[in-house]
Amino acid sequence: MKIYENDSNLILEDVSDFDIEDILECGQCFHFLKIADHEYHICAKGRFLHIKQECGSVNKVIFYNTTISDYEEVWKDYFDMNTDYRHIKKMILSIDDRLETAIRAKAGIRILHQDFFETLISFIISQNKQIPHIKQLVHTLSLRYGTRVDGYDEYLFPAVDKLNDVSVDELKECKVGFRAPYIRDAVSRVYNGDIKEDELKCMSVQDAREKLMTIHGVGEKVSNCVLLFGLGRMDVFPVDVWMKRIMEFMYFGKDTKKEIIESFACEKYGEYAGYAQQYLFHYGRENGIGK
DNA sequence: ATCCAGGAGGGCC
DNA sequence: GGCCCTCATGGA
Repeated sequence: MKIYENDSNLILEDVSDFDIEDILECGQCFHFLKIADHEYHICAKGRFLHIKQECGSVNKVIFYNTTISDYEEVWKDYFDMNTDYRHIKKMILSIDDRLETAIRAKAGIRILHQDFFETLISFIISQNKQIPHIKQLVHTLSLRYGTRVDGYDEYLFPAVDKLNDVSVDELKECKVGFRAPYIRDAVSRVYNGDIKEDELKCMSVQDAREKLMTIHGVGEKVSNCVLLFGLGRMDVFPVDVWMKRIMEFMYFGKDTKKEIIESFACEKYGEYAGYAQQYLFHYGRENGIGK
């Protein structure tokens, strides 16, 4: 991979296992806007990024108004560029080569290392909602309580202390519905230090999950998404309605409890469970498996 | 119109 | 522990 600055932009060339559309549209994040094919505005980690990919003979990714040090400090980790996805794919296929179709179809997926707090709130919102609605609500919260991006009509996700000033009634005005008290509890617990990102990162996965589930409105599935997308725990396997259908189709052939599916997948895929889950989720959803 | 969505809480047994 | 109902909102 080549990396260089050009006219205040940052360019990556010969990027392997990277497709900005696969990465953003696979359901792991909700705070982005599609400008054109393979061109997006992303709000993440308290920053804004205008990014474009040109999939010609050279796989070229343009980070607009970005320096190498911005990349090293923020985006390199965000896009999980320290992980060798060729190796990840090889290991998953050695466990079950039936994932080859899914991996080939979505070869450019990467698991984003997202901001913990935004991930927590976003996946509390996600319950019993479709992805476009989740994006809409994250946008509403950001528009009302977040910081405007200089020069763009985009708003960063609000910081903890900002959301801590927002009441349940005000949250309901944002149309989050019955999730308003859930969000309120999550914000309070993070704000008062009862829920600490650093502490969760030092805990075992089981302990961290139990701690997260003490938040009102955070159950098995939401906590697993927070662990995977917001805390970098790749050995978890969130099971939602889609993954349930996909896994039943692939492995069980009958109605099976989510807990059974989750423990089965974690044992089968081990440290690669989170990656396997994302390939399967994106591929299965686009192909309507089980519907 | 009726059903369902990247679920979880609460009541009941 | 398991089962069933409910929760607010919007799109198909």
